[in-house]
Amino acid sequence: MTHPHREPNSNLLLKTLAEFRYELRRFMHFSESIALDAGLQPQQHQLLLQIAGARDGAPVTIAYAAERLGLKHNSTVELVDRSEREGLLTRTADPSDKRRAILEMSNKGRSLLDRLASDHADELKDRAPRLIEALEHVRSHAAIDAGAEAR
Amino acid sequence: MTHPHREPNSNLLLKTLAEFRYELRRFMHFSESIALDAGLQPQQHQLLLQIAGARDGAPVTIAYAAERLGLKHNSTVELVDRSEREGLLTRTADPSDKRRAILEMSNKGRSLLDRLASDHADELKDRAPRLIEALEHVRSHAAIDAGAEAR
DNA sequence: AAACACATATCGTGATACGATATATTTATG
DNA sequence: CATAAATATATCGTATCACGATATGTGTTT
Repeated sequence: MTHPHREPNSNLLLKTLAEFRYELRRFMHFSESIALDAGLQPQQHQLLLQIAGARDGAPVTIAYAAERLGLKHNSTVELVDRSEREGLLTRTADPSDKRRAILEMSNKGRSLLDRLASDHADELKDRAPRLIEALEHVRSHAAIDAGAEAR
Repeated sequence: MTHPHREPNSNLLLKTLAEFRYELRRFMHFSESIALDAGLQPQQHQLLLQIAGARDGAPVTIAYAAERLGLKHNSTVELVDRSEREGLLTRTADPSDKRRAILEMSNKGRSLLDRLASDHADELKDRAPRLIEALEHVRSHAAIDAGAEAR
């Protein structure tokens, strides 16, 4: 019942998923490479991006950054430690709640990030179509598959 | 020239990039979580997916897997070591070129992967729209920004 | 047959994310 | 208002994993 002959449907889904992940990896690899070339660890780049991309006026705390990066609090503390040590950002205790640490980008961080953002924009102009196409494929096969397998 | 007042355009790009990466992280986190729940390291899952998703008949070698996963050869060898040890796949020397190792999924690997693929399909039915939207946003801002900054 | 190229394998190292735990501050409760 | 509970960040030891450098085995070229 699960294996009619050679499960061509399931294979199609696996192929589209594999292709999607491959495209994702390629994008990630590009992103990590240019971050490293700019002198940033990829995670530092992501941290700066989430600081810069926060809603206007919203204070960026360790907990906020952790949630946006999908990290545990302590891992984020360590990432912030390294980034602060390298002058990419500042950490100041929130006056209204001294438990909190507010993270703000330094000029150095800002200028590194700006350049990376611009490069990402260029690259995504090329890459987005393939990513979107891969996603659409997965989506359509997902629908077929979910219907067929009854979950 | 680079900082008119508070560079609202650049901020918009940074926000869309941040949002895109956040959506990506969420998807990755989902994927990694269910892989671990199924008893697979996330990278083992990716390896199995690339084996299963290869063009029909195309032999999957270490080098092929490395390219698809964005890893160095030696890292891939280690990943394959672990996966083979756990019975997820088999490695056999290619008879026609004994330098090559051909990777094939075991039944155990196949059934774990099938289940994960189905779960990914379900999840992506929900998540793809937001990912695509984030990508489209980046793309449109990318165009604006690339035009404005002259690169 | 020797030299070279190619594919995989081995080994030592370093970076980083984590769990468990500790400290500081704020909020809730009697 | 004092003490307990909750919240936010920080510290420390550990494990994993990807890597560079190097080695081995196989194929190709001359």
